[in-house]
Amino acid sequence: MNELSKAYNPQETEENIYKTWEKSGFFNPDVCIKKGICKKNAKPFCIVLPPPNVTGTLHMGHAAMLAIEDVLVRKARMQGLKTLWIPGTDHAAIATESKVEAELVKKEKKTRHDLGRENFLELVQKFAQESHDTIVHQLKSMGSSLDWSREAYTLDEPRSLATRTAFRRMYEEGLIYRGDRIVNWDPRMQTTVSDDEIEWKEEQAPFYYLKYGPFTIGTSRPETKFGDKYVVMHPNDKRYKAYKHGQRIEVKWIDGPVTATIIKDKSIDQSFGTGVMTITPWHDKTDFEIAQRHNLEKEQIIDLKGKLLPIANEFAGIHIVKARPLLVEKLQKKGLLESVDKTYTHRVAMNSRGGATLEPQIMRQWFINVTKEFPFPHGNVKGIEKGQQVTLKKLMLHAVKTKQIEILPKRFEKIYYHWINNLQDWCISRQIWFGHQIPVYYCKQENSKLKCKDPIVSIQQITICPYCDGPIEQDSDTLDTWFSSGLWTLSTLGWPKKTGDLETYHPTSVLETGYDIIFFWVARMILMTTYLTGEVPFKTVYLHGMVRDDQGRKMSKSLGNIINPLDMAQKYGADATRLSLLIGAAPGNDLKLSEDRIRGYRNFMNKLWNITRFTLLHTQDYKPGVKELLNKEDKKIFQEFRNVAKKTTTLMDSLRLSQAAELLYHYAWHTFADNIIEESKPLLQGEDKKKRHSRQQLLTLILGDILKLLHPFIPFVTEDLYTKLPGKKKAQLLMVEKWPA
RNA sequence: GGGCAUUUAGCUCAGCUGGUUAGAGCGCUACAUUCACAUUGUAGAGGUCGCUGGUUCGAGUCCAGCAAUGCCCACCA
Repeated sequence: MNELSKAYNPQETEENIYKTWEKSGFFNPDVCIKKGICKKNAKPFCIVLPPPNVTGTLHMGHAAMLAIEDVLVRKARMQGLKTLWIPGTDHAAIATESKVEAELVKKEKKTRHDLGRENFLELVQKFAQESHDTIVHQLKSMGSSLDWSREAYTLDEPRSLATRTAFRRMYEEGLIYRGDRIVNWDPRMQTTVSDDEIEWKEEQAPFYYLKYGPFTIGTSRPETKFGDKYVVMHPNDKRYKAYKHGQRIEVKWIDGPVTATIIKDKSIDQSFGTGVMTITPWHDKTDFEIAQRHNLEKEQIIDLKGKLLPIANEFAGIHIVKARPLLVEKLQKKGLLESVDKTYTHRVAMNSRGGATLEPQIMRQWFINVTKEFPFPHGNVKGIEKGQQVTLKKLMLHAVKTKQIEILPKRFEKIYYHWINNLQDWCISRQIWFGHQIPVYYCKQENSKLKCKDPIVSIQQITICPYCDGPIEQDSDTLDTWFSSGLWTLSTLGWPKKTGDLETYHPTSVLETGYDIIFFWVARMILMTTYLTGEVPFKTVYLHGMVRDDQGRKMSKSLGNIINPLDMAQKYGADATRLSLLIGAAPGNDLKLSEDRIRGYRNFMNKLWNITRFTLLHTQDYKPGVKELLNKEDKKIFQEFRNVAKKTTTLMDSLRLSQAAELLYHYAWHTFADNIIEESKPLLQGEDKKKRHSRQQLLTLILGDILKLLHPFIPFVTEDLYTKLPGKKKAQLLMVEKWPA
């Protein structure tokens, strides 16, 4: 027998075990088929890894995700399914670019514009590569059984092809359009930011009541009011019954008299302030919508750097923050300031990446239209016929309502519906450099008779105009990172090419990710995939919670409460770290993690180690392979264990991984070790040979199966111990042993 | 302003479709230790299952209301 040291030492073995797994090739289902691990026509099981951003390193949330997915994948593999788990990383456009630029500013006092597009991108790519290498190392350290031969990156060529193809299809269907719309503009990073990337910050700001002709209007942003010439109130407001919609009145305003037009609109809250407001359509979303409804003029007041334009006269060129008090002073002098409410609080929109205050601007951007009707091009969807009029919104709702996709926990389905019902067109263009450049070209010739007066969308890179051979210019914007990650299940399997992988593994089995990106990512994947293929991207969505510190706070650098998964794996082993993230974690619920917990599970690894050690010590004269040595009493004990094994499988099948792990933990320690082994001691040392052999077989059988059942949760220690059991050959890897229940 | 979730032992949480004396892990207390394991074992203390009312033969479990906490959504100028 192999000599086992007294205590389990994960540092000595984990790295080598991972290498052995990798070398075996069994992470790749094709190899499994070739070597007879699973049948060629076995049922497929596929998960695509939510690609970590190449912005740095993995955190505990990633580790939780990896643990859960690896459990599902390893169990499926042992059950003989054709099992595939695809690794990959995400270029994370804005996040990565802003991180690199921030470093550039800090180190060299230069912005990306100082370097130029090409040089800057080179820098970003270098950073992304380094970050990628770190991440791959970390993924392996956690024991993730990913098929590295299929690794993908959202910005590599196959994924770029998918991105451009998707863009062109949607453009041709009229689902992607370019329009002048109000967007969230980040004056610092000089780019648009999607609604979902906004972080709202509560702020106390003076609220000014200004005299506007016969009305009093309230505003917290007087500096935007220079051009205001529409005054809006609710059509039912009795106080302003005397004024008619469209009526013009002369009012004294900031720089002299203006002609104001009365507008009646139902979006006005009669109980807020005075129930009257003037509007600034260029710099406010609500105002923009009112202006759209009534076809009003819009005028830009603030430039893209946050400075006032010439309309502000003596304030032109001054930044809005500085201009505000100066303007208030002027208003006061002119007698237009009635009062100030200093207790007023409102919410300010900030960019969640970078933290600058966002200023709405009207800009030409690319959008995906989610409410436009189009004939559905696929015939393979339950409940929607080919050619039937649908919208992207409808498709997204349909997939979940018809239970083609099941979301766990269920309460997120409601949240998902609510989000979709309020969904507006998705702005997909970004004015940054790192990302998929929009595959649209503009012909510089001014031949308006040819087709090239319109934007040219091309999947292939083109250098001259295909219609007139004239010079062209590619749209300088890049796509929102979620556009390409929305294609992830498809693009990782080879779409738009008709690959065998796509045929076999799509739709994927489970999508496992954090509930915080259900809108960013899960919804977008459903949108993209159902539109492009008529298939759902996955059948089950498993949403895990956030990993927090032991007080329930978010882990963050500034709080200094970060527990790093790699440190923990180094200190207590990857297995212990994994188990600490699996037990006590229900889908959708946050998990409080402390080092103590991990230490506790490390003790369990040691227990298993010593259970095996004991069994080996007492089975030296036992010859495995002889059937039916079990006596009546031992058969009963074995039967009880079989029930535990079955229950474990049932729990895992219904994705109650925490309960399954807990059950095994409890059985191994408090039933097998505390009772069965303790009771075995006299039998193993006793004179009765038959009883001894029966016990030896019982212990070997149960321990072998415990290791199998625990393997998905704690793959390293179980793999290590399994080959040491009586009758096991070294080459026989536990990771592809048959699931025992 | 809407919505969702949580509230069970000192701490972290199980308890699925209502059914015998409410469970686990950690922590705590006492004892044990040439035994596979001190990263251990044995024994033990500790809970009016947030509050109020209801349905039921029976409720931690279902219903209503309330409270606290957390989260999400929303264009209060």
